[in-house]
Amino acid sequence: MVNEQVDEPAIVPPVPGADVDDGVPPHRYTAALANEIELRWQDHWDDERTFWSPNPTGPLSEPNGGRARLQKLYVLDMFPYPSGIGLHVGHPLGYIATDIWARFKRMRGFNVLHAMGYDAFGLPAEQFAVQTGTHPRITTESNIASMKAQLRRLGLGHDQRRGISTTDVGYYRWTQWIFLQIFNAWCDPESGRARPIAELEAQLADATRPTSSGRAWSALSPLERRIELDAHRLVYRSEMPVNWCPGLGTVLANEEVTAEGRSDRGNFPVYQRLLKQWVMRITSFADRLLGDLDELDWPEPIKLMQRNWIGRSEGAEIVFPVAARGAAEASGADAGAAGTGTGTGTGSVDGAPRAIAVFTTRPDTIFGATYMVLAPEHPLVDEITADAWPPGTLSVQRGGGFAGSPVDGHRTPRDAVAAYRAYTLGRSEIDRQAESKLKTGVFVGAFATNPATGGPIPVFIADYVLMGYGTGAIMAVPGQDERDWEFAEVFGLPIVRSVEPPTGWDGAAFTGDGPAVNSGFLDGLRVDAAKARVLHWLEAEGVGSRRVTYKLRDWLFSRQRYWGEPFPIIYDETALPIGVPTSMLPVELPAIDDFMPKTSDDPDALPEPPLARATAWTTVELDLGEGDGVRTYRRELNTMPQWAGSCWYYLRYLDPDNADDLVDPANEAYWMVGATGSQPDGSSNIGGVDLYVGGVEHAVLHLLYARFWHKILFDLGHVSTPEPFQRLFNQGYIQAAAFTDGRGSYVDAEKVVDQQGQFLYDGEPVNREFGKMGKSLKNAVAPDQICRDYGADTLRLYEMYMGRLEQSKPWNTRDIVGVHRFLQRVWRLFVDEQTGELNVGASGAKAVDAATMRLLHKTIAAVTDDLEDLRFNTAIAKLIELTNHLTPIVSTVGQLPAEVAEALVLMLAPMAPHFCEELWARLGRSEPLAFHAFPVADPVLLVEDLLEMPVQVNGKVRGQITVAASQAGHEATLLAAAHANDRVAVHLEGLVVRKVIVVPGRLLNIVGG
RNA sequence: GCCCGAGUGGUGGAAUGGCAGACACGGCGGACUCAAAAUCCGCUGCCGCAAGGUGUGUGGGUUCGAAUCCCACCUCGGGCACCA
Repeated sequence: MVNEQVDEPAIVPPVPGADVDDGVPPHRYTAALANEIELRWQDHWDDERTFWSPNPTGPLSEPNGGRARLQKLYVLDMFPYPSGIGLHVGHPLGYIATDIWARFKRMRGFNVLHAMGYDAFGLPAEQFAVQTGTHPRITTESNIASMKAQLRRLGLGHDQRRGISTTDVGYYRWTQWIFLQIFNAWCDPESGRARPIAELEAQLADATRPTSSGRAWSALSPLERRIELDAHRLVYRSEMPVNWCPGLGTVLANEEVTAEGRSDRGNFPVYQRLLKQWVMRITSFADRLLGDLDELDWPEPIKLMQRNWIGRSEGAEIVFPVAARGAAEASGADAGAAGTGTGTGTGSVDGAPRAIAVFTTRPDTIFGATYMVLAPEHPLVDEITADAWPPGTLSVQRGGGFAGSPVDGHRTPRDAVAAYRAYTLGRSEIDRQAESKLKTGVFVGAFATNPATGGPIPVFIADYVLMGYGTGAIMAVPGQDERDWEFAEVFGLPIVRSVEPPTGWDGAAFTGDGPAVNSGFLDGLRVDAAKARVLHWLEAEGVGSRRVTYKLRDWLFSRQRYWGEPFPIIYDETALPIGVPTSMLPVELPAIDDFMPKTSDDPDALPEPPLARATAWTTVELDLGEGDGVRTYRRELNTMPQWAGSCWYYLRYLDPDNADDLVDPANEAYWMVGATGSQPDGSSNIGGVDLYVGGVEHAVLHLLYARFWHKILFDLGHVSTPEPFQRLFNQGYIQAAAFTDGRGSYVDAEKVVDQQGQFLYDGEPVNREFGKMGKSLKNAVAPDQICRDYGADTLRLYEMYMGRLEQSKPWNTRDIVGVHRFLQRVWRLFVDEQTGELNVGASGAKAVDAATMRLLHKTIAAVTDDLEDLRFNTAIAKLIELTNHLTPIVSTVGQLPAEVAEALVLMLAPMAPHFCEELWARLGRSEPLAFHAFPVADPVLLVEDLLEMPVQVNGKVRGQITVAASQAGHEATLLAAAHANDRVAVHLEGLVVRKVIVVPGRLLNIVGG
């Protein structure tokens, strides 16, 4: 059903008199007439280039500047994946809203940029191609074509010149260019800003910055210099534990893995594997990505989700000395079992004392740290793991506690560590989560020294400590940490409370505030004071310092898929990466026959980039122009993730054909810089897109990545605002009833009939539920079908009338007739249904009664406010009220007054543009409706002469009084009127009035007893 | 488990401290019609013949006055989930 999206509705030309037989007046606003009007105006808008918004400069500018002399407004939608299934009515909800707002703002005198592109690279497009066995470029292009047709049918006023697709070579050339900017940049720790890597090289060369080895730059070989620079780049290769998804044949970013440990796309299991992958250094920008959220006009829940994802924690890094291998045995002779041991835990056999740095947010609890835990893959583990168990080590500490391990543990710590590492790596994320309640780990046979107590504490490895966070090691304080408490119980480790729990506390770990105990010089201090004191002490002792840590990890950027942007990276014989010179861009994606990803059920399968099969492409002869002449290079075979193209498309809309630049600086500045008065309160803002509308599902993925790229471009001087999206609005979902049969499978919702509340499918009862509209629930409704049955204007109105834009609400085809009838009533006000003649009086010919004029201007004021704030549902309701007021007047007077008619058309135009263009033309107006000024309310007419006010007695409404507006706040007058009202007087009888509350114009409340 | 968001007639929803239910769907009644449809007019939270009472998930509180603010709880939706 939803695959029929390319079907154009049948156009039935209006033949006067043709409908007489079935009783429909020939000039009624029917679906057929709506379709005829809509297709005609859509052609007209294209022919007239109505929605081409001029740039200040370049090919999209106009000779005299045109509307580019006006104040700009940049309205943006989250662009769609051209998925191939076609649109359902839920998709265009946000597009209709932005179109209405853009049209409204055009009428308010702005030069509005509104365009629509396609996010066509990535897994969804590729998987559709895989399913159909067709090359992704072919399916992508045909999907875009049909989606464009579907959207055009809705009358969206986009500037068609600017609608890029991320798969256009002319577009991804610049995606690659941005990649190179990132590759050729580093983050200067002093300023926290991205700088060209050449600046780092200069600093290293003149020794204003030391090299990582401390050796002089001049003493380094060319190869060593490249390695040094590569280690600082904002995009770099790293051997790290990554999310490997054999079912998709690719690695994934943390953001693309669900809480259940499955792929966001396709729901395949994800495994942790140590692989060399490309990573973007987003963590260097964590603080700015967090801090700048405060400047943005975004929904608070979205800001909160980004804050949580970035996960800033303030605390301390503390160094615990630890014995290297050998020393444990030396002191272990009298050590006893781990946890009660008396080993010194210091010193080392090879003469170099080891130290384990931990990160903690609770340095105040250090006296309660009774053991340490390292992540299993922590690099120090091998160095400190003992050869033999200290006497008295419990079997559970020897590794007797995890699956597949001998009950009484392993013979040596090395065996136990090896077995435990194998165990943790062998499990998928799903297994890990399922078992997360059970603490596992092994003792490494070594002891560290608690710098506060000076006592030895045993060192464990356990998978509840993550290598990727903090330092990959913790001091365990079971008394104040629930996880540490659980672990201590399993492993028989001592628990020392260092914060006094409240009296009557019967819980385990106490994480709240309280006085320090068993903590030496901290005793008696509350948590905050104890933290301050211990930090001071740690810094004085040189064993710790303040530290801020983030949950955010660097962004895994490479994918082993075909349908993505190739990296503009080549390798020479050193196997170190070299950026392709920007003059040699684009690096085109080679056409290959077998683009299928190598997928597998086997978690041990290795990623195989499909581009490796493009054998003619994988090596290339190039002269990089650096004096080396033509040489042979190997190409990078990974492609970029889905998110790359969507990180900057809003910039390309600004200057889509620019071959010399990402975007012309003048055009960029015009559209992006925050204009004075652009905020609702009239102030200026930090700039960026003025309104960005999209679903909440991109809260941390797209929106975080795009902000990250934008900040790099800002630092490097390519854009002029620190943030891309000034104002964000999340539209709700359209939900729809879905029906399940007796076996629990979904049935086609379209074929379900409602018989007195009983839902039947094929005569069998089915259960109703509500969910997101889509193919899987078999409840999708195609916009084409609604356009055919009612017209696009009716669909637009209905989607906006359903409720608030930000709320999710259920689709109900039955309700559409309401707004359709509204349009019919408006049409009938203007056009005689029998003759087709215009029914509007000449301007000024008919006097408009005072009540109508007041209602008209109240409506103008209210609709203006509603449209401004995206409250389209109530704006439409007010236009319906105005129409309902006019209907009986017109049927008695016979004609609609011209000034009312024009105002009504103009107010409705943003919502029902084709309908209003048609009426506007029939009113004899030839100037374009799209740029006609929106009506302005006359303040004089907003003031009522007489006011109806409710009268309350003891808070209950007892009657209504009518008073002159000038008297609306005058207590004595109001009271007199209240007493004169019979219904109120009854309740005032015998009442001793204690208090009178007057809300001028709103209410009178008489309180007494 | 923690953090957000939302609970209002038969239905979608309005009202963000001041007349609860705007507007629409559905329902009921009337006009027009031979009739039906369409259209137009009226009624429609619940209880009650009425006067009146009652009512915004539940229970409490603040206030002259609470759907709206505060506290506790319940239900649904979303996010995060061993992040030290």
